[in-house]
Amino acid sequence: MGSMNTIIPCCSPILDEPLDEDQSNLLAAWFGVLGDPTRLRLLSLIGAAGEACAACDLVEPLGVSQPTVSHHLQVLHQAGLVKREKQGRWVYYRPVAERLAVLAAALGG
Amino acid sequence: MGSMNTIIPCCSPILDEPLDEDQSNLLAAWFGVLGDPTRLRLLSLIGAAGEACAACDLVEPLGVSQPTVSHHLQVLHQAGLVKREKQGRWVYYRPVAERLAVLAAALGG
DNA sequence: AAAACATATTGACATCTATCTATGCATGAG
DNA sequence: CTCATGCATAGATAGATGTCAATATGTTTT
Repeated sequence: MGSMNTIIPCCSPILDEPLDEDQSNLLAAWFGVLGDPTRLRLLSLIGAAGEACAACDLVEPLGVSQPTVSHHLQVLHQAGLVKREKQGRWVYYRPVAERLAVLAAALGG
Repeated sequence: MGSMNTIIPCCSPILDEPLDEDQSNLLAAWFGVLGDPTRLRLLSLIGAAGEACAACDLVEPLGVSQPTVSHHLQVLHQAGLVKREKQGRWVYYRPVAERLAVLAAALGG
């Protein structure tokens, strides 16, 4: 997901004009990341908390294994939907609201 | 996808408060539908045209087979993202902007 | 009735994905 | 230094998904 780390508006609203192939690939990749319940809950937990550390705050409420949480956080991070900051033994995650705003804009929001 | 046909706001913005399991399942199903490039282009073509018929307008520009288009239109329809209207031999599709608005709202847009 | 056409369905197949267990790699505590 | 701990990686596996060719269904036209 190479260039997903610079926050730029991607596309005009989906319903306004036809997406070209690149745009649809990019958008679909982002929406695909949101297309998993566990990932959505994860993102939502991080967002509501403002900041969350992986095992401390996220493993137990989701009821999935630690590697699974780690994997989903990776996916969210590579999509630019969360920021990570390593502090000693822990890794803290924060939401990237601008990225969600780009997607909301593509949906006409 | 049972109750996806009544347009109601689903959830408060993802980042505002933790999603429960039902909400995350519902939202993930919708985002999952958007998580495919072909489907996004399809939706975008329908939206830009205002109205489109399946084979007439949608098969050729996508470069995929007719059954594939038919399948994706089915998925979009079941998710409540497009409306269909059969007119004789053709089936016309229209976007359902309200559904997209619900998703945009969930993203904080 | 027959042929042509738009769309849907079926069945098959390759690929992707979510998940787990087991293990590795750091980092902080004693 | 050694041990416990937080997190990541590797490998395996079951299930979902996108796609196509072939075929069926239904509708209009001739």
